[in-house]
Amino acid sequence: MRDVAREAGVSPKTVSNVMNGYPYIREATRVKVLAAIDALGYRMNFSARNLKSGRTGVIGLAVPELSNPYFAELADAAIAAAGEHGLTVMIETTGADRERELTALTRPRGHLVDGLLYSPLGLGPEDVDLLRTETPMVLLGERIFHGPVDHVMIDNVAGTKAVVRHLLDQGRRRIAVIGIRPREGVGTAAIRYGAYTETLAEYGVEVPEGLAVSGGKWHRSSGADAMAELLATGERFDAVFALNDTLALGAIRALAAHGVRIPDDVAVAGFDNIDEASYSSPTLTTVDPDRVQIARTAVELLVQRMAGDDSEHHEIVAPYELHTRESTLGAN
Amino acid sequence: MRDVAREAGVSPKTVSNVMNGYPYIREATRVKVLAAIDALGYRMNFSARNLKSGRTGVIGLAVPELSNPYFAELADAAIAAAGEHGLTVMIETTGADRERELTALTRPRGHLVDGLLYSPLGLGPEDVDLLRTETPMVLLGERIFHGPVDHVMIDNVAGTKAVVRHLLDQGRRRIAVIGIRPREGVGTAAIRYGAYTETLAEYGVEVPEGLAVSGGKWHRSSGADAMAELLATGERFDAVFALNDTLALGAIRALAAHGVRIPDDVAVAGFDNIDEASYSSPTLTTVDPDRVQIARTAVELLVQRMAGDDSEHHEIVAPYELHTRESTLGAN
DNA sequence: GCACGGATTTACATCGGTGTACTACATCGG
DNA sequence: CCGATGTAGTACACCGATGTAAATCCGTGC
Repeated sequence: MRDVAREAGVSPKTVSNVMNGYPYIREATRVKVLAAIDALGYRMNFSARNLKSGRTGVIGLAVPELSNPYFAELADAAIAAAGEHGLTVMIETTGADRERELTALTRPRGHLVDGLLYSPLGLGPEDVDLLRTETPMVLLGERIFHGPVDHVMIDNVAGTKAVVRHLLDQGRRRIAVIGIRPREGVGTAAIRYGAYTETLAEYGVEVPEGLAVSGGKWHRSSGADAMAELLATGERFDAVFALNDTLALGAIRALAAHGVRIPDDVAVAGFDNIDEASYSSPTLTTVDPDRVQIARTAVELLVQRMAGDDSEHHEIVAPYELHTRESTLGAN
Repeated sequence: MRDVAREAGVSPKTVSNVMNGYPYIREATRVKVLAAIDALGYRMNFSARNLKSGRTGVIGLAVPELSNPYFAELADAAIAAAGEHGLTVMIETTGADRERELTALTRPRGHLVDGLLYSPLGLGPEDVDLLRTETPMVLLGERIFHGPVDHVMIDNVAGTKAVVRHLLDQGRRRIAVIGIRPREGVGTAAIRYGAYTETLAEYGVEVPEGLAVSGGKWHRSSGADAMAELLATGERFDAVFALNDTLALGAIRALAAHGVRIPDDVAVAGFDNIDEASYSSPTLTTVDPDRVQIARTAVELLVQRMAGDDSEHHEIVAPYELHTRESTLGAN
């Protein structure tokens, strides 16, 4: 910057002012400075600016893994939303590992990020105190608990109810669930499973025994494994509600391999509406939590916090939409 | 850090030395310092360190978009590989847009990254000079050209030939291609299409007319559209080679919707071996370019360059593997 | 011709670490 | 007992930008 200043015949501070859009600069000066910047190919050193200003222009996004299309699509949306505010996103993958989630939380990249979009899977109410970080943060995903922190939530309960009602309305009564986490009382799995049982109750349908299967890491493979396991038990069922789309797609695979017809014998529904759900065979009925909206809202909240907003913490529930497709409706 | 130093009764530089693992430190001193760090909850300010040292410990990864599972899985692999070297990855999405690819290249985040893993789609030989950046860089993907830069390449030619040979060996002769970019002489599409025609020639098969369809952004939707278009022409074909997996999956969808049986009537093959290819119906025959290996190799090259290695530029071709599945083989 | 207020520009200290150079003490071989 | 060598720790300048406050311009009004 010194060099640019010399080249333009002004002080370094003036160069700084030009770069930051400070208003009181004579047009002639601005042009001189810009010319010098161009001539020397000067690029500002962000580390130096950050050191002085305390801001980096980078926000973190902590998600389990990008291999999961839901998070990949969410990341794309977050990057776009952040870009609208001139922010860059630094993605941190936690592998859904509790340790690494805590690390991401307590050591936010050594002041390298101004704020954090945080999508934890393994945290529970016992960790609520850890969320009182000094770096602004917005939680994405489920309502784990009422914390001292902003929260943009998927409407898990309403979304789940909508999809389960849809299955019931199709006449299905023995609806299997895959992807539960038996020993967890909080988290996505527990919330969606809870909403499922509630919906059955609304319809006066008993929760069928032996039709809830756990599903590991919510990958396609765990969905296929869970379904194979369920088929092996010999239990009857006429529908499957998979707690997310990748599980559902794995389950569809296993059902097809077993000669089960979808939806004639068994209807399948998922949750997330990943792009793939519109192109699988059969296409997948699922709940769309509107990633774009979630990302945009979350970034806006975060920007406010980073600007020093100190108001009461928000809990925003994003809208959802049920997409009914072949896997529950039959071919066209 | 000053505070920590005071708390521990040592100089700031000693604290710095402890944090950086400088060897000549008495155990007692180290313990004192660590205790002080812990007591004060001190976190180092990376910006300050970076300013002085010129290194950030962050490498950039520029890819078109994470919604494309290939790049999402590549990003996961890159993050893991970088982690092994104590590096963090900052992902930049370019949307396969030439302008944004150039921006990512010429303004590498204002010194915020020490190096760049760069996976361009829209660049050609005319841009070769731009690759002479001062920040170390490793190119991922195709051999666009012999540039002044390290390069980890997918073995597009051999991979394509393997999959096309496989189709030919199954007795297919009228093999359609979707995803070409008619006016591009370089880039993935051109390379794979070229290898396709070469393979046909090897088998003495003429390149069929009217069976090569362009495919927009290589999304599922463009694959479905391209296939619908092809079906509408009424041309006969007994196989489809999609230039990547998402195109193939979209095409499968369109074929199924049209009542075409796979692979009985038409065999389908793709390229990338995304996770989804093992779980689609039917499962998809495809070429696996081994993302993990590519990411690991690329990061290692980059680390060497960042360490100041000045040797001749490497061009490494990653191994590939053909996975034959139901879409070309028939149900088990 | 001069005081005055807004427009422009600048000097200087400072953000928080680290490289360099230097001091101090202990150990060791001759 | 001395200089050489190795281990521990420190002082200080400096990386490159920006906040602050002060200086310099310049057109007005009287």
